[in-house]
Parts: sequence; C-alpha cells; structure tokens
Amino acid sequence: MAQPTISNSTDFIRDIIDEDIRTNKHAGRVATRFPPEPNGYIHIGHAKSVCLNFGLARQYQGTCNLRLDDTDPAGESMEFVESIIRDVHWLGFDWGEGRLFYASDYFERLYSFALEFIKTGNAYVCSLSPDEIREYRGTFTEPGKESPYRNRSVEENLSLFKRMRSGEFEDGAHVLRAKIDMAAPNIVMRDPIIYRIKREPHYRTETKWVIYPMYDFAHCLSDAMEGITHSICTLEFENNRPLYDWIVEKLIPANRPKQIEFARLSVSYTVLSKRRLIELVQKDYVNGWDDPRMPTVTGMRRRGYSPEAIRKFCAEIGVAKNDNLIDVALLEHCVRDDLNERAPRVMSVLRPLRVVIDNYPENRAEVFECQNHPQNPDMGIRQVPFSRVLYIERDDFMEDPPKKYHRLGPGREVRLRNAYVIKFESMVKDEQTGEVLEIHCAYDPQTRNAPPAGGRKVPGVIHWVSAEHGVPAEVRLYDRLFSIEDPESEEDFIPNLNPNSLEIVTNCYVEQSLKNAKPGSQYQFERLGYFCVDADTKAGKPVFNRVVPLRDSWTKIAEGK
RNA sequence: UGGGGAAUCGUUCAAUGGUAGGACAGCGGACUCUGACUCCGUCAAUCAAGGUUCGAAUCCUUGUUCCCCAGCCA
Repeated sequence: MAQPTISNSTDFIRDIIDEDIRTNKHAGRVATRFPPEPNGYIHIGHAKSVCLNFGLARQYQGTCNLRLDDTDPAGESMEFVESIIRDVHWLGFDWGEGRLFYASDYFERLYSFALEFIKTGNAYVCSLSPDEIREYRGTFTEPGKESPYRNRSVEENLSLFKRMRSGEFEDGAHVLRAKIDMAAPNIVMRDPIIYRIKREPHYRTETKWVIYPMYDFAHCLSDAMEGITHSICTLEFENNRPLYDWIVEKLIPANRPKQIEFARLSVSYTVLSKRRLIELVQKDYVNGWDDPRMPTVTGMRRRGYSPEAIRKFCAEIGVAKNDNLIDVALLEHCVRDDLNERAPRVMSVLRPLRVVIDNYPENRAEVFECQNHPQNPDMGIRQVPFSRVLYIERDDFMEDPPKKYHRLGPGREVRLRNAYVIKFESMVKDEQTGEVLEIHCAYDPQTRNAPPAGGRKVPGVIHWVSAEHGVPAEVRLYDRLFSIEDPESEEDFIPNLNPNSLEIVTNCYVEQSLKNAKPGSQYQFERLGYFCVDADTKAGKPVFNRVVPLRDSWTKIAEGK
C-alpha cells in the first residue's frame, strides 16, 4: 500500500498523483521527466517545469529523467545540451545516474515501431506535396480528404519507408503518416505525419539518418520506453493528448503514461518565446544568452539571482491551467527576500559627490568595524576606513531640498552610516554651470556610536566611501527589458524594448573590502540595492551588476510632491 | 465557424455543497545609524442570468469572454 504524501502546497497535478497512488496505479510509482529541445537556452518558464518535474520526483520519492528531445536537427546543438545540463544542475536538481536520455538514442527503436505501425496497417507512406497535404487536411469546419496514397499495400509502404531511410528521396518527397481519421474534428488526428525526410546532419547522429520522427510519435514513445508515469507538458499540447494515447495504446500499451497539461509561465515586461529570445540574441539587442537582462537561467545567474530565489518564485506562482501573466514584481520580491538574508552589506557610491570634513585632521585615518549584516551578527564584521575626504551619493545632497527630504543640504545635519554626524558648512560650485563640485562639512566627534548631544534628532543616514581608500568600479544598472507589460502579445515586439534597460556607470567608488571580490558574489550596497560581481571583473577593477534595487518608498514620496 | 481548454481581489494561487483565504502589488501606521528589513493595520474578487438546495465559487441550464489547434516545429 502506498504511503500518503504530506505536502503543504497542493495543486491539481499533485491531486491526480495522490489519487493514482491511492489506487495503486503504476504500483504507486512516480516517474517524471524534463524534456527540453536543445535548440536554445532554458529560461524562467523552463525553470517552472524543472521545479515541477524534479520537485514531484523528490516529493514522491520517484525519479525524474532529463531527456533532450532532439528529433529535429535544425538548430539543435551540443552547446545547448551543455547549457541545459549546467542550468538544471545550477537550479539545484539532479536526475541521477543513468537518467540522462536523448530522443536521438531512440531513433533505431522508433524506426522499428514505425515499421510495426506499417505492418499493422496503422501507418502509410504519403507522397503528397507539403501544399497538398495541407489542402487535404481540411479546415476547422470542413473534414479533410483522404490521401490517394492512403491505401498502399503494406509491402509498398515498407519498401518506400525503407528507401526513405536509405536516402533515396529528396526532402518532402514522402512522409510517413499514421492512419487515423481524416474527418476527425480534432485536426491533430487527421492522419498526422510521424516521419519526415530531412537531409540535414544531426548534432549527435550526424549523417546516419535522413528521416526523423515527429514530436507526436517520438515523445510519447520515449515516455513509455522510459517508464514515465506522469508526462507533464504545457496547455498547447492538450489537442495532442488523444494522439499520444492512440500511439502508445497501439505500441506499448502496458503502463501508458498519463499526459497532464498545465499553463506555461508568462512574466510581465519580458518575453519567453524561444523564437523571440533567439532573435534578441542573434540581432544583438542583448549581449548574448547570458545577458543579465535575459530571462534565461544563465542570464539570471549572471545577473545575480540565486537558485533559491528562483525556486521560491516557482513555488509561489503555483501550478494551474489558467493562462497567466505573473507580475515581475513577484520575482523581484523573491530575489530580495533571498538576498536580504544572505547578502553582506557594504557601502558604495555610484555617483560621487566630494565631501571635505574641514575639522577632521588631514593625516588622520580611522578604521571602523562595521557589521556585515545588521540582523545577523554571525556574518561578522569588516573594517572600513574613514578619512577627511569622502564621496557621498549626489542624490544625498540637495541645494534646495523639498519637504520630507532628510539628507544633506545647506544648514542640515546628517548621519554618515557607521560613522559620525556631519553638518553642512559650505559648498563649491562651478562658476559656469552652477553645478555643485564639492561640499564642506564639520563632523561631531561625539557622535561615533552615539546620538548627538542635546537630544538633537538626525533623521537622515547616508552612505559614503573614503576618497583615499575607495576602489574605482564600474556598475551596470539593469531595468526591465521591455517597456510594456505584455510584449509577447504584440505582433512586433522589438519596438517595445526598453531603451534604458542598461545603464553603465563608470566612475563609482566601492569600499575597500570589495577590491578583490570574487565574480558571482553578491552584496547589498546599503540604501541602493543588491549587486553581484560580474564575470567581466579584472583584478583590482571590479564590475558589478545590479541584481535588483532595494524597495524605495522615498522616490514615491518625492514624485508625489 | 469544428474541436480542445479556462473564467475567483489590480496580479496570482486556494477554498472539492457549509465563515471566500494566502502571496505579490497598493494604501496607512510603528520601528530604524539602510527612506531597506521587520511588525501592525487596510483596500480589494466568485464572468452573466436563471434554476436545484436550509445553504452554491462549487451542482444543473442558457449565454458571454479569453486561450490553443489547419508546421514535413516542439
């Protein structure tokens, strides 16, 4: 008797599996698979499927195969296979020993199944042209017409199909079709093509084959051969389920896998369709598959998203059959939630404004010990040098500040984070432009680790970097790739690209402790956001990606007034 | 138009004839050496109309809207 499953998150798929286990279907076994085609990099939508399929296997102590669904040589490559393997592993899943499969490894067996189909009268070689096949298929409202080749003898079919394999014909000369019903209301069932001639080398089988099985034939049989119990796919395959069942029923009827369809993921302000992602890369709208603006797993990794955050997101969005458009804010929430716990805090100034502390001794340099995480002392402390000349954020000084602004301005005081309270004294302006070049302040020596005397309230706290000790850095600020919520719904999506999706800021200063930060490591730049050391980093010259900004209630206040 | 699906707060997931709930977003407040985090509060939904029932998001009827299918892609 199978054990009941304990799970706090439930969905219709888990309900089905629970019921199958209850009735001891498949002897209570759960076997899933993740079946990407290696013709592109996997993205956040695939991650949803990865988490679902591998998560189910984990939850029900079953198995989940990784299967490369490589039945169409066009566009498939080993580069993509390797990226998929790397990305699934990085997401935190493993298929285990002997569970990495390729549909292309089944070509010979699939061919045998096709032969069997011909012999049992379930398939025939059709010699109509592609255009004719389309015409004969009929329309939504009109039934199709039977192909004149539909009743060829078994012998003729066998001979033709073998000759197809041996390379006697050009592309498109013949196809193998399942003999079902040209009048079926479901167009998928109108004698679907199951093999086509394609004289194109395959990245694994090279030139061994010139005929390739179609998805509808290869996928269900691959599932059945692997002993998959629950074949989970997206909604657009619902129409194909009768064909899936029809084929397996006739060739491998024992333990037929159950196809279950769920809604694919859509995320606002981005595109996930493979065709469009490829276009973004090929036409250089982005800098490759791992561009941090891309919704690919490799892009998100480079951006600084963690696998934990992505898994959390996939758990949060759930699984259902409704078409959806998930707010990218939920993804960002999951990323912040994860990084808030794990990212050490540091101080960095993106747009520096020079501040001179007039009453601070010229040659003095203090080193402050700063907490790496205010809520987690276990993360330790680091040393941050302080000196007479500092940089602060240009945004943190205003000559004529609005109400509610509690940073630096004429006549104002502000707390330097982890350091002293300083008071504005004067400023130096460019005579031509009026731009503020530098400001002079006085510090209050009593305020180190202490509130100012006399009960003065200093509401503002700003970050800073010692000019002498700061490390020059480049910071790349990312914004959403598209400027409209649902670019996928537009016929032409390119005009909706966000022209400001990348801003490169080159004259930043990060604190000394970041000088040799390792690529991939993540930090919170206090008051700014979460940042990740980019792979472009050179020794002593760090490059950071902004993973996601901190939530910012000030901008709302400032814009509202 | 034939077939296949789906309709619940702004978004999304739940509630499986018995108090419509959570998350994100929004708004308000508390706290704060991060305008972050955290905490508290708050706004807000059953596609429509009939019917069955003591009782309907859930069952029935009719209608409406949206998505998918006419690749030798997957």
